[in-house]
Amino acid sequence: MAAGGRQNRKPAQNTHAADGKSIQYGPLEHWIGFNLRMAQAASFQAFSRRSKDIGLRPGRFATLTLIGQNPGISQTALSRANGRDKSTLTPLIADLVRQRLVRRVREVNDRRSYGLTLTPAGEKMLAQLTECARQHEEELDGIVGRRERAQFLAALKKLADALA
Amino acid sequence: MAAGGRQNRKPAQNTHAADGKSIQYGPLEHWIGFNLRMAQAASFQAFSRRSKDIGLRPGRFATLTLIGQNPGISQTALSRANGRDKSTLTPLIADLVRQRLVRRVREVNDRRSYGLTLTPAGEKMLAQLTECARQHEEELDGIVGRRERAQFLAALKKLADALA
DNA sequence: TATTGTTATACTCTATAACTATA
DNA sequence: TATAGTTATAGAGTATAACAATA
Repeated sequence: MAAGGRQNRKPAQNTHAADGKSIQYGPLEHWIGFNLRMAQAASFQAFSRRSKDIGLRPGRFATLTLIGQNPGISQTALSRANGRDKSTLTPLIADLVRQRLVRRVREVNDRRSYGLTLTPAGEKMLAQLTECARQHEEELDGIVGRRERAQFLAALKKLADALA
Repeated sequence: MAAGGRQNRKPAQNTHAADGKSIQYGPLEHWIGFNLRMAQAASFQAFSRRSKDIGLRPGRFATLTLIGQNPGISQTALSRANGRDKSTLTPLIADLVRQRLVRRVREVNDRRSYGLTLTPAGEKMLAQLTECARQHEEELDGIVGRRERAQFLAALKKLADALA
């Protein structure tokens, strides 16, 4: 992992202040928005810990999956699928290509664009990360409760969808 | 809002690729971790849109709330409550002080630390942001469904707690 | 020695705008 | 003119390490 970093500690909902009084969260405590942020950060950190030996940042995982699932996808289509500007993809893809995980091929029909595919090494890396994610998901399932899982997932999807 | 920015578009779960084929998300689609990220990003963006006229970045909101709820809190205690390093608080607090929203007072008992409190302008700003957040929460409640709300919130808290 | 807060530095992620090469 | 991708530039957010003042 690079020098700077990603090792956030736990977001501590109820740490005691230095003076011994417990911290008051006020309305934050009861808000979906705030707790969504806390849960997301905690999940991301847990996944980072789990995947840190693989040698690819967790942020690359979604990109690799999307290329794997959509072979030949263009950078613009990929950036749309991610909800990011296309310019943010240039260095990211360059990095994946440099690591020989992704191949870029000029489209014959439209020579402005590139088709992206995984190399065998990319497939292998994706498989490793996917296994990691599967284990991570099992952990999350255990926390949320397998019976509540479907409803929880549905709520998350409704939020992402409706707030578009 | 500053130049760089925060205006992410919607994370588009099912945008069509340029070539007309729909994007495949593969296993991402069914994973809590991924959907947590999407929902959090969407919620954050929606709150940003709602609060952008107030003149304080949404990231300052939690800080302001924590100071308001814990008058006299030290920077170190605040950074722990936030789950961030204390060094990240220095420029943030400096900014809030410069805007006359927060007051810093040397502790008499321990002259290494400062006690943080809101100024009247800070209280007013916090009240505006809180009202904004209340409306935002109503929107989220409407999406999640008022009956499912408690269970959803409980699941988020369990995640943040358990992954500490 | 230990802790509070600051400074210096660096890295990630993201954006906008202007550019090129194609279409 | 319009689109795909690149480059230049910028800003927010975060971290670590070394430091000064104080305990």
